[in-house]
Amino acid sequence: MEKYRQTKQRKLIYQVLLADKSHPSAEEIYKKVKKLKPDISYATVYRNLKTLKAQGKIKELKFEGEDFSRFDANTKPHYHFRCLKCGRIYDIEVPPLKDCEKLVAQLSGHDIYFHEIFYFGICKICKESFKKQV
Amino acid sequence: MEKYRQTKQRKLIYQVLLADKSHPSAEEIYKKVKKLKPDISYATVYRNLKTLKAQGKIKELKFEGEDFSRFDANTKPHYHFRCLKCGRIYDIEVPPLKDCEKLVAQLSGHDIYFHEIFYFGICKICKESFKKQV
DNA sequence: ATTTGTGCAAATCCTTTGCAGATAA
DNA sequence: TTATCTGCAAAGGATTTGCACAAAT
Repeated sequence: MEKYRQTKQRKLIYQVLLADKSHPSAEEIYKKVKKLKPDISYATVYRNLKTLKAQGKIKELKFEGEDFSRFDANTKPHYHFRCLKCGRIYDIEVPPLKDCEKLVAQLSGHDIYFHEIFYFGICKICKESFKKQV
Repeated sequence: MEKYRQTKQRKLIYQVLLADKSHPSAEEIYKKVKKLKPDISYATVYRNLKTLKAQGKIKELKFEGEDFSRFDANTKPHYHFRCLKCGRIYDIEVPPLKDCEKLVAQLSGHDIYFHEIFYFGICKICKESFKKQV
């Protein structure tokens, strides 16, 4: 009857993801968890990422040009920024644009439930490292 | 010296994509082109989609929950809507929110070059078919 | 003539699945 | 006790690549 169990593997995967704000891939998560529990398998990581997602505890992100998913344990509504140079993904915490949903609903005729925004550009760190090198 | 050639296959793929506003996958494009040129291969479709993208003639889109890419020959800046019921992708033509880039740049410290928005909800068609069925 | 593109089949990458044993509740 | 979860290895689906030949410039 109880749908989800608290296994060591699931807890570890979730904790790793809570601590890692870099939007890691399944492979990166696997490698981190493997240091803490060396007998864990990829299958378990993938299955638990699905389970955690079904529980609403994490989100899955796909970026164009990458053929894998990234995961995010930040459940507060937020946007994302991706650096075109280094590929890092950053959370963007700005007040969500709820009004633009109304406009889009009116213009398109669809019912809008939520939206996502991805910003692209050059990140802080890459700007800094460019300055230093000049 | 001349980088890109005008092959029959490339032209067909591009024309199919120009005519199909549904954001088709590589497979869907392959099937449509195959009707016009039955000896085309998947490899050619994938290679040309990459080439057309490199030329800036088409865009690639990834949606969470789908393990394949979709393609779009609409080069005007626009957003996207995805129906949570039927999965259809619609173009959303609204004035781009350039001001929000400035705000995000200020708050985050990154340089913003462009952004994308994905809206999610229930589309016109699904709303209609729900009404009819009641 | 020479470079770029093609079809085919095999390979690759990420992710999922079947199964038998292990573990949480 | 029994439903859920695990590790392993094999399978799966989307995309890429090596190769020899074909086509574009």
